[in-house]
Amino acid sequence: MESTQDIVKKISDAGLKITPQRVTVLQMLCKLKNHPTADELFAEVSQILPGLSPTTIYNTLDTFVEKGLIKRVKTDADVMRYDAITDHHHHLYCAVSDRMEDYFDPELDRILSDYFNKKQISGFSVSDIRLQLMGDFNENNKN
Amino acid sequence: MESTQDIVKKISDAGLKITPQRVTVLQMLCKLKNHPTADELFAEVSQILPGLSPTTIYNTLDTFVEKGLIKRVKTDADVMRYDAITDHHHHLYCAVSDRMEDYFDPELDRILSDYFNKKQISGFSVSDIRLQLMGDFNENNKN
DNA sequence: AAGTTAGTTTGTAATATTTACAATTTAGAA
DNA sequence: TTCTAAATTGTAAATATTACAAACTAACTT
Repeated sequence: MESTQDIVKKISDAGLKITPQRVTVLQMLCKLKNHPTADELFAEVSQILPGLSPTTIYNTLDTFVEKGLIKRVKTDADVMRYDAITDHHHHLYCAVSDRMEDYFDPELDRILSDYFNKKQISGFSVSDIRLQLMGDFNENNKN
Repeated sequence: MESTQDIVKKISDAGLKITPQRVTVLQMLCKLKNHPTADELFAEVSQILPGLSPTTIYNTLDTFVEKGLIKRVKTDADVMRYDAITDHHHHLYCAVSDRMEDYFDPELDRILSDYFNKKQISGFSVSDIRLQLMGDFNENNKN
């Protein structure tokens, strides 16, 4: 769990001013594990900060992405989603339920980076490897 | 290169009626290597079929995806893209130029499927493995 | 502590993308 | 050729996102 102080430090370290909007958005993004959309974040953060403008959500998310505090994620299904976890990880995704979860696998990461260190792709230099594992969540794993 | 007859057969085999719109859309999608958006396809196909409705593009693409003739692709940047290549492949993607290319690597596919055959993810059953290789296209590889 | 200013938020409006739906047309079977 | 289900069209609406100017505020300076 990230304390408010950690959140504040992150934003500050990125060279951004500390505002209630930014702190709350980042905190919410860390708390919600379901890769929320801008709209979902707007709904959640609005409860804490009434009068929040949707534009602020978009601005804030864009700024955070730019500074590397969060990541954009897209599925094949719908709108943009956001992810506060910037540690290297992959995604499990079920197209039927449109549900997405994080997947960490250092062993796999090692295999992949070894592989692409050996194998050069002509005309392209790889900086990041992202997997999307398509499939089904078994019914007994609803968060 | 896919002949018109191949295209027609594909559509027909999917249990769909043959229409100029469908044939032209699928043909264009096979021809364009840049994972076009619905909008780009509308522009291209309109030149061949004036009077085409944007709605038809969306309908047609949805139907094709449903029947497995094409795939949806999303990058972290913008709108939905479409891909006529349904053979198993991955994507090279540069966020700066928003350029995307296909990447085929059977050796890698073997490694990955071996890996996930051994390693079970609890609560999730994998049906497809998609990689997005982020990075930069070297300047001398513009199609 | 108050003043200053660049950076941030807000609200409105515009744009872009996608979907809904009813009317018209057409492919392909009978 | 006729018929019917399926496909296409066009309009309009819903949704997602961006532009932009005005108002506000964090945090630096004095």
